[in-house]
Amino acid sequence: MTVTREPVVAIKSGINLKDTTRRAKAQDLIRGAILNGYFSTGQKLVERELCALTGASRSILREALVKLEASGLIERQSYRGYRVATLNVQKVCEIFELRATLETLAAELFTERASPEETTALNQAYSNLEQCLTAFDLNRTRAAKQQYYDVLFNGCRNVEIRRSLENIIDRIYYLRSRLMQDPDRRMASLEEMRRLTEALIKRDRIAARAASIAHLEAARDAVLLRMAQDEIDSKAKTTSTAI
Amino acid sequence: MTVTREPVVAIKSGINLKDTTRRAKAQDLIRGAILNGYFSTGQKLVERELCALTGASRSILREALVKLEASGLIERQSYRGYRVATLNVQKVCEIFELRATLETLAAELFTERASPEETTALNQAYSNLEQCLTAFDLNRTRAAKQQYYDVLFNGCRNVEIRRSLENIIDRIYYLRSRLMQDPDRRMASLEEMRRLTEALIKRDRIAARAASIAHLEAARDAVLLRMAQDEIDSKAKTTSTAI
DNA sequence: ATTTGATAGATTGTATACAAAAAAATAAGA
DNA sequence: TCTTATTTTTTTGTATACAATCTATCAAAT
Repeated sequence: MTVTREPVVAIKSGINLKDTTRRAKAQDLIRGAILNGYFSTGQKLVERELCALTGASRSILREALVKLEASGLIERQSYRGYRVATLNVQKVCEIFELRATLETLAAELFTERASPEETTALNQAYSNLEQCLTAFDLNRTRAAKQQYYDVLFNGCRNVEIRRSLENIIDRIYYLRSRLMQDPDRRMASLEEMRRLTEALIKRDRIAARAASIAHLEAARDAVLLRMAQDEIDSKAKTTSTAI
Repeated sequence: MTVTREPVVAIKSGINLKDTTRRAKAQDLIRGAILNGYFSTGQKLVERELCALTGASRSILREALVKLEASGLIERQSYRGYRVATLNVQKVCEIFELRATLETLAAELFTERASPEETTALNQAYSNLEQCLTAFDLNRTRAAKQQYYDVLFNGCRNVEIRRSLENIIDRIYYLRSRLMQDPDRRMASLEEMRRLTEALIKRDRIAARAASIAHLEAARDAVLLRMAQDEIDSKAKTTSTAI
């Protein structure tokens, strides 16, 4: 009679460390399923199916969906349920405009507020990232990048900036994971981050600002290029303009 | 004789469907109760009591709470429920730092992207705001301010900026409602916004940036001053350092 | 053939019941 | 009286049942 509910989709993305409730787990599972492409963009998310997938009951699941909606990863319509948010060129530009502003602000503040320990930690985080990237270890790269940004956002002494970014960060990850497939872009990205790190450690606000903006504009352009290519590739069969 | 039914199609495919669910109402009620001081900062929010207050069931209520948590107005601890978030000096500074960045970005973009109609709409919105303020009509003032910012954020052609601000806007309102009690601050604020509006209409990006930053720094300082006064006033009885 | 309307099925919105954890109250011991 | 262990109550976390709304299907009418 007792039926054990076990998640079908096994995807880990460690952000919720303290919250061990099923809601947090369901949220992470759905989030991961979207990010790694198990759900395609624009796809309808039926609650009952998500229940089966995550092992959670509907009440729990719905709370998780509300949270995901707040991060913009999914969109809701009254009595019509949720869909995975779609990303067109316009939206990508907007997201990068916002991201560039927030990350650049964080970088500038870091040069003025970070402790000496934090600058060395940043340097170590960069070295680690460099190793992961040159070793082609994409899984560890993701963790390393996370760690780098952790140091950065702690050093800027403003929790709200990170909070704000967290509400778009899922969509950024989504874009980034597709980008990191490209070796050329990986190496270019690394070089950009090297310049940023250098400026941050030297506490050169102007240079840090410039490096941050340059990095994010390059990333944006790479995403847009990739989107254009994807569209050309898929044009033979479908006419979808959004990823 | 084909009959055009384009309007119907346009309405049906439109995205803007007003959310009239009980969840949205409960969310608004609780939000309002916090903003107007019915719940004090740091106060524990017991779900059953909120159910009685809003008339919603617990499942609905909890979904509303998840949404409010995303905006930072309330905070959650596992198995310990929600509390109204507290605001100390540090937090206020962080919020204003973020708000200044986002609003200033919006203002700068407005000067480059807004349509002629939008600049005139902004002018009208300002005039309206001026009337409300000089007439001491605080309720209408709030709506007028909302309208002003609606025009601004539409004109900057970046939905994500507004989305991001919405996640801290409740706490901004909370601060603002306390500030607007002070007639001096009201008038100073109006003058700052006049300068901003002027710069926006002239599409002077530099001036708009300066006006936006000046406005927000003044607002921040007024909040901090008010907090310091409140603390002195309440020091006779308690030793709380947060509002 | 297209449109209209009604019906049935599926899906979301809502309410309630049960389980697990935390907080409060009580009892026992020094 | 104070501290601590135990129990009781309260509160949150979770599961499920019911109601309102939407969607798909199909028959009838123009």
